Amino acid sequence: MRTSDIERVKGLPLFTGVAPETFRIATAGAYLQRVPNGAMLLTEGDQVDFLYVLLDGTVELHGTWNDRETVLAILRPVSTFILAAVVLDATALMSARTLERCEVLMIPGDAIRTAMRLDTRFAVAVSRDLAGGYRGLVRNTKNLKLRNSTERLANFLLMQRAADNAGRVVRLHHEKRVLASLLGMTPENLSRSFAALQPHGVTVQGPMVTISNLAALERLAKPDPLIDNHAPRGGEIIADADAEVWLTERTRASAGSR
Amino acid sequence: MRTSDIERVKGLPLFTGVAPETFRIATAGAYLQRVPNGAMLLTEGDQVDFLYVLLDGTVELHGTWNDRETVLAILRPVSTFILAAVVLDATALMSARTLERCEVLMIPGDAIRTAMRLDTRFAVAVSRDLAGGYRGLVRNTKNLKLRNSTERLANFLLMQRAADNAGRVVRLHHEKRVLASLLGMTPENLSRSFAALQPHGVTVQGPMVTISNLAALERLAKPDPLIDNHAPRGGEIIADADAEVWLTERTRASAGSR
DNA sequence: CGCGCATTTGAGGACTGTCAACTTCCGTGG
DNA sequence: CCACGGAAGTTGACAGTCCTCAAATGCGCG
Repeated sequence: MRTSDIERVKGLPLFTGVAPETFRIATAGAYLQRVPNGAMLLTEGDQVDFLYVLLDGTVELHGTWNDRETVLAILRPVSTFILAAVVLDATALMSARTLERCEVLMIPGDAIRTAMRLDTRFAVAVSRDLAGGYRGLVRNTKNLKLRNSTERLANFLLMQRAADNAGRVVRLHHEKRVLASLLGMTPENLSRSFAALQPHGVTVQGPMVTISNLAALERLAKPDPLIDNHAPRGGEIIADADAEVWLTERTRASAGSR
Repeated sequence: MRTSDIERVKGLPLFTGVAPETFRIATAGAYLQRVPNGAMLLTEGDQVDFLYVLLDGTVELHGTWNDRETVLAILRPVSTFILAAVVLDATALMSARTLERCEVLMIPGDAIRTAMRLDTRFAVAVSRDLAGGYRGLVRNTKNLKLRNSTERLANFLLMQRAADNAGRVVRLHHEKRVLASLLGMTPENLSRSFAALQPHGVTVQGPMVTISNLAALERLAKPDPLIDNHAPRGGEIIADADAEVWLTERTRASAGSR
């Protein structure tokens, strides 16, 4: 494990302010794993033996029932997952699958639970992390129950915009089918929702979404601080410049082909 | 505050195994409040200054957006709520409203946060409580996204049955309109869902629901340990006898009036 | 260049919400 | 004790939302 990776893990909310000794205990038995695209890191129902830390790549958390499947979260570095199951030493309620090649740090659950007992500050940090996760799920539930699918998409775009770069262009980091499931709809309806947003200043070209009329989109989306978390995110920022280049090349190409 | 109330609070998962001194610190500034029916204990967006412990009555947690409202949870004694906001010293994401006359213990948030810093075991207990709440919300999200409304109702009845008494009769502790919102549907559709369950051995008479064919209902509901928490609950158990009396009196009365 | 997969588009149907009328229940006041 | 009024619950008709299936299109990779 590289020193830079250690620093990134140490920078997680989960470890801020904890004693160096605690950090050493927690990460002593940890090991870094490279995982190919499409791999199942964890299946719902499995006993959870590790806390996972995503250092590179994308991971989706999903749940299944009766031959149906739904995406519950899409994770980008640096983030931890399955902390609740680790704290309770329980079985997983969600499955975890890589959406691309990933680097994942696996910390033994025992080490986490021991560190909690030894270091109050770590236990408090775990509480804060779980409290944040809890509140994220409350927001998500309100989003699902109070808004229709187009409203959810509109707010997703606004949130992504704020998290990424606050520019005119939002890049989707994953397939649209995955996004559709995350937002609680089918891929077909995601397509139609994008079309429905067009009169509100949204245009889609592949994985790039352009918001040409922010005010109009916000008028439809009605973002709410009690549902949508517009806080700028810790993770890396997708360069706006790249997006613009991608788009202009596209436009030129399609213009030429007409 | 009665001694019996103190014992009930001490019996909460949140306080099991913590030092008596910690419990004393946490509950020192607490005060018991009687609240009339329909009172708002907390409005979303408010700063949360207290951890609430419901000792008697029923409380609903709900969220609003754009003139719509949805019930997120229905609480019965003994349970705590708004712990996540207390831990983070944040504003409430949910409003709390009494559904009947209630007794609520209010513990200052400062006391909780201080107790966490002083007693690792308490911090761990808070983590476990939050982890349990988090997992409850994950279950709820899967329920919402993977099942249609009739399936949700069927599983709700099975869960209520297991939690209450595992008898043939389930008593609804609240108005059907509240249950409808909790399950993510309109009162009208809840009515229709109950009607749809009739061929599967479910009959409704006022607040009493009779499950005459458990196997048939389970065949439709397909309960899943990774979604539905069928663990027998800590709270008081509604006597089956009462339910039966209620039903037979009803039946006799309506038979006589014909 | 062509194949395979993701995405889009269209048509039809299932599920859910809205509105209105009606019934039942329950507490109030005569 | 009974009549009344209001609210909750139910039912029906209709509309909107969302899903399913099928086919077409577009795009990336070999």
